[in-house]
Amino acid sequence: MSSVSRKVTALGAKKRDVIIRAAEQEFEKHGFSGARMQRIADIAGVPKANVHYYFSGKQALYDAVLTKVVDVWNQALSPISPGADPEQVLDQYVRMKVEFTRLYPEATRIFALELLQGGQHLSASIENETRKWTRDRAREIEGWIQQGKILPVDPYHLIFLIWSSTQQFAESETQIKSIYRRKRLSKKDYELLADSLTVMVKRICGLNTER
Amino acid sequence: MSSVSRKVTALGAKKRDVIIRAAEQEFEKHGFSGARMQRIADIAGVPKANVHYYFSGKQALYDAVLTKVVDVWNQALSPISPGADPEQVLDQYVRMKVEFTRLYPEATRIFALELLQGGQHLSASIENETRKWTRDRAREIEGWIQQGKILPVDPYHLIFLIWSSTQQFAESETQIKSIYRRKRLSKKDYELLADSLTVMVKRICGLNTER
DNA sequence: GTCTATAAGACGATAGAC
DNA sequence: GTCTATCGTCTTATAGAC
Repeated sequence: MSSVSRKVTALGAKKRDVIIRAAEQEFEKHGFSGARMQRIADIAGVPKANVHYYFSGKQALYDAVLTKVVDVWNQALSPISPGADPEQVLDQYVRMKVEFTRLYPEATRIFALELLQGGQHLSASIENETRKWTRDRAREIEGWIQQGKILPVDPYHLIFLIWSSTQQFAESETQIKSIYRRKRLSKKDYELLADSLTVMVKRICGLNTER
Repeated sequence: MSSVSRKVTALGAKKRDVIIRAAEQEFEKHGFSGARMQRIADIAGVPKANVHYYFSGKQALYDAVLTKVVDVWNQALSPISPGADPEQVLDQYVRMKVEFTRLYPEATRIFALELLQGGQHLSASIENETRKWTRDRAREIEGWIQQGKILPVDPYHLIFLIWSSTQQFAESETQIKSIYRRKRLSKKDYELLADSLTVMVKRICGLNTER
């Protein structure tokens, strides 16, 4: 490959990314059917035909967005260290999950939107990965229970509770801002949520180290 | 009003309801923009022009669906008895909320879909009701804490946790069925979830009556 | 690679006969 | 009240000049 074609490819990749970021905003607000290629082009600052040059169509663009969302998610998830004691693992996981929803609210909402509508666009491999990850976590929790390290609890229900409660600020952001009578949620709000959720999860597991 | 016009009105109301039920299915699967008037008419088993006879347009139909969803929700919510002790109130609320998502998964998902996209179609009155209801619950919880009836916990974070965890089976039904490798979730699954969540919420509040 | 101009079709809505 | 046929608009996608 010549240096020229590499340069062109790099520029192309950069433009692709600009378009994907624009598409994220559009799909998040309007869903797949409601999203408009023209608006995505406007947000990205390119002519509409240009979007079709980089992506074969609306569906291909949406697939690219979902793929990126899952990639970001897997990257953020990987540092979780298995084998550590329950308190550390749960604490780390809850805080990481809350931080993820703060940093990537669009990704969180696009994924939630997709699940809510039945996950028709999710690939089988993503589905299998999720199932495997969940099974492994459930077994780890089951192990803790049998070793008497935490109180008995249905592992899956605990995982579901942690998932949903940590995502709430992203999924219902508008409602929560309305309840708090706020224009936006601050980093401090997310930190307080992470603190609260950590305490609550520890109490559920009987890991209460508080006075 | 003549008996004839009353009969006609009753028939009209029945047909309106058939159309609304069809619209619920369609809006749930595809969101507002993705929903098709033709598909709604097909599901309802009436010609498309008939839908426009009963509802002035797509937006009016969606409004009718949202209004019905909120009505059903308010009806289910009303029996909650204030003044009772924390354990009773929390137990009753968690179980009622899980049962609601089991009986009305479409309503739960339409509302979640609406919130996820910023609640653009929700009326100000619904928003105000929600804020008032949440504030009242938060004060009740605050009271329990000050009376030493439950452990200290951020009332709003506790409410959000209960909301999200009880809705999970409806919001991520596809994902959860995939994890469980099931075709459908049974009544028993929901009962087990309600039992688990009740225990977990009690532990959070230090109301643990287990051995 | 970029962009304008337009084709091809889908969609919400309605006119008007019954 | 019901239904068919159709209008006008909006949207994706592409052809073809630069």
